[in-house]
Amino acid sequence: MVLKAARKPALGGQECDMSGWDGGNCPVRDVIDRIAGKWSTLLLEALSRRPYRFGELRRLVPDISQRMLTQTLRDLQRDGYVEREVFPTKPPSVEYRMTDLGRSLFEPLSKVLQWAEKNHPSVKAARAKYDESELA
Amino acid sequence: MVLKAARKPALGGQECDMSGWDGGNCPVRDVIDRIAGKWSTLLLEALSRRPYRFGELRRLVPDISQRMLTQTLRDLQRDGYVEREVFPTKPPSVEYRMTDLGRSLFEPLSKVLQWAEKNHPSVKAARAKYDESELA
DNA sequence: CAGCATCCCGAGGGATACTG
DNA sequence: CAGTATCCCTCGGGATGCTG
Repeated sequence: MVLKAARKPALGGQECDMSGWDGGNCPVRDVIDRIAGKWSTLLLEALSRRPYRFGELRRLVPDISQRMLTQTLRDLQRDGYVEREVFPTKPPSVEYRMTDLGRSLFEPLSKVLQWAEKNHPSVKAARAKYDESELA
Repeated sequence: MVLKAARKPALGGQECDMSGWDGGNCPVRDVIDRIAGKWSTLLLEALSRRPYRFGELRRLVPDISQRMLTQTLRDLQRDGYVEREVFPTKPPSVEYRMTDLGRSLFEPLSKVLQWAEKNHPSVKAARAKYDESELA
């Protein structure tokens, strides 16, 4: 199997300093790199509201492939942010719910997302200004 | 030139819903994707302390290549988080300093980094538990 | 010193088809 | 319904060498 491999750092990743944040092997990026994935924040945001089933999440985030949905959910589960519960119905249904750890992460994380939403215009303006002055 | 292209979304990226966060083209990920780069947070953290020169940043983050240092700084500058000032000395020196926008971003962002540092043990524990139960 | 240019690789991730 | 299994390709990013 290939998909199963809930991505581990592959190798390396020993460095990182964070200039006084901590003393070794950068725990910060070890955590950040996971939630920095393309879909992680979207799913965390959704699951912060209420539990969802697999298919519901697909419909909520229409642009995600089921491959990435499965993989991202497994990664989030592996890091302890999300719990998976299987209901032995026929056909089976699976529910994903956020854990306490997930909530405690999402609290500061949501602040960043709100910042992004609010300040998007400023960022776009900065980009436009930069690009303009660059094509001189 | 190839490096110059301060990365624009390439194309696509039209989707995103954020389930009620906003109405289109996902401004959230447009912002997040940038600061989710491998080195962005490290550099923002450094520059949140004080301005630095290029070489100083290299020494602060020894594992970054100058290619990535240049590119990440340009991206951060383009999005308005960082200012670049060139001193016409010989040889030239360049100083990077965080802008007000950068600081306002780093405020919530630093909370997430602190969370990551603090809760790294919990995450590692969750991973160990998951991996153990998986190789059954 | 502070970059730019080139070559190159691997992981992240998309599309599609199949299954219990 | 909730996944697995493959194929495939883009692009983030490392290594190296050259310049004003």
